[in-house]
Amino acid sequence: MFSDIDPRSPTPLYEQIAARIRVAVASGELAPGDALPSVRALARELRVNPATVVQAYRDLAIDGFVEMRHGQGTFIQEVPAFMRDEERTAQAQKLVRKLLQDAARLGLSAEDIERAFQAEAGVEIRE
Amino acid sequence: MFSDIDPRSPTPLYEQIAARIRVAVASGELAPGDALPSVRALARELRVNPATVVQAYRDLAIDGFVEMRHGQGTFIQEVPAFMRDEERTAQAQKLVRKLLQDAARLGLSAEDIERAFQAEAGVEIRE
DNA sequence: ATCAGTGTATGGGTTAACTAATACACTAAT
DNA sequence: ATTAGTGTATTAGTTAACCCATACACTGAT
Repeated sequence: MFSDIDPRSPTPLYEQIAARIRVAVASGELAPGDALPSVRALARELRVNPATVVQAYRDLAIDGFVEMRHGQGTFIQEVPAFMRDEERTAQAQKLVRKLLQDAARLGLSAEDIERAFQAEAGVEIRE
Repeated sequence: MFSDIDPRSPTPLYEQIAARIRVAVASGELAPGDALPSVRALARELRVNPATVVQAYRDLAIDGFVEMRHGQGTFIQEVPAFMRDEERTAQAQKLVRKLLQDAARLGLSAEDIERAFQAEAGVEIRE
């Protein structure tokens, strides 16, 4: 599950770990209620400091993907807890607003962005 | 021209400066042969250290957008038309990639983003 | 109560990015 | 030669990110 974690990568370890778990949740590989490896167990497996795993888990907890229960473990959250439609819409809008703002600052048109979006979205992998 | 440079932005000052000029060149807002503000002049205008402007100008010089002439100034280079398009595309793609990355981080799909984009820009995305 | 498991909190070391400060060197006009 | 403009080079301070080390606190089974 965590075989591709690479300490030499420019992207931080904790981010790699979190990203891997996000994907696992999104793809259903991890179901709500499932327990993640304990902080120490995963740290040992990856030959990494426990605090690094904590940082990954905490990020996931902040975003609502998992819940950390003191003394018990870390568990995948129920989807409805963070996936309510209105919230998704609001968050998406926030991101897009920021994008358009940045684009405007650079003098890029909405059309430029649209093309880029098509190109990127086209690269997406279907399963 | 440099009114949107923001010291509090997470993206570095020199990068903001360079990005703004890249697009200005790509869009023809700045023509080949045009002189950029001198390192000191721009630094003063932006209330920034000259070395910061230098870093921006140097990046542009490395990529062939400008030429720095010792004792004379910094000037816009001739950039082939196709390169200009590529540059605009590259900048747009950079922004969109970041957007999609943030979206994935929150568990948002490309579809969520597409909807938000349509709502904001009134532009249709086709696949 | 104890123990072995879990997450939590705090502080420190290392490194890299960013920005600044200062002195240097070239150019062109006088 | 001087001067006022230009870019260049080197060094250093500041900040933030990243990862680690260590001690703390909770939970559930014994």
